[in-house]
Amino acid sequence: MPELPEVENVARELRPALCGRRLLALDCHFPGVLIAGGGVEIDPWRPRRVVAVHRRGKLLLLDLEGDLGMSVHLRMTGRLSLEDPSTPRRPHTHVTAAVDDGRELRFVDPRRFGRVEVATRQHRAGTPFLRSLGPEPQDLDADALAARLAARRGPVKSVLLDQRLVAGLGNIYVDEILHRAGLHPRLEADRLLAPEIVGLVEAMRAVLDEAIESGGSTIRDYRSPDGRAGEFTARHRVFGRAGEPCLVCGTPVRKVRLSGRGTHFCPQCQPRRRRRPRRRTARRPRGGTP
DNA sequence: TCTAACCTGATC
DNA sequence: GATCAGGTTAGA
Repeated sequence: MPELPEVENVARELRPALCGRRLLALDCHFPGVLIAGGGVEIDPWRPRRVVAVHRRGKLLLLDLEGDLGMSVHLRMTGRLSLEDPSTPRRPHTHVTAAVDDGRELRFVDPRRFGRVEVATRQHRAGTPFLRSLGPEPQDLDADALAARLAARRGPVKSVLLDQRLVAGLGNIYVDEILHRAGLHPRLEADRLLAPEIVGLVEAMRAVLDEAIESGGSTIRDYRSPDGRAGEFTARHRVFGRAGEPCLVCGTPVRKVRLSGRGTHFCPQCQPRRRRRPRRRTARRPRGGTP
């Protein structure tokens, strides 16, 4: 659920609330959800000040004093909230941190896919997942995207979901971006035309900017740390709207399964027209250079 | 490159 | 009771 816009909203809300504050205690209530890395000792916990809050892809990163770094991945149902300790903890509250302003930072995750990790910042930076992340969408121009897409096979939808290609996109925003760009999700990533890639970059920026500004999308579980639902859901053009009319042309939105993920698109606005044929000479038996 | 697996809960 | 879900990844 939480994709780049949701995690960005969490970071923006936690930054002023946590920077400069100390985490007085850190407790894990379900084994395995809180992990220590890089030989860092977290039990017993020594109070640490939060130095910075940022985001990389779908990862939320807290820098702590003493060269420590905390990373939180919300995966499907993870949620961070900042609450008064007297408020009863919701079910599936797996990690809690006491903040020195009297509040409590809580990590709730029913499906328990999410993780909170505390490590040295150097160890965190070397984590395979973080290292493998592609560029932030904001840092990607059409040329760079074209180069990355050219090296990949498979439907553009699946390729955009791959965090190594570009970081932070998930199922909601890939569907919304492809609709905005007028591209069918099954188009081969390495056969997009230059103007289509320009449109794709523009759609990516536009959709993500709008989603961030409207607080992200709430399908079911997502809430910002102070409990607000995202309002971008109401502006989805295809995601979650199967059978409903496309907001651009009125054609019913279709939902199909593509590489295991529910995929929404408008068959009219996102035509699956014939692509420029792959030049025969461009085909190499295996891994050849073009 | 695709599927199954990791989990719980909501919905069909 | 079966199916589906916003993510990631190990294994085929």
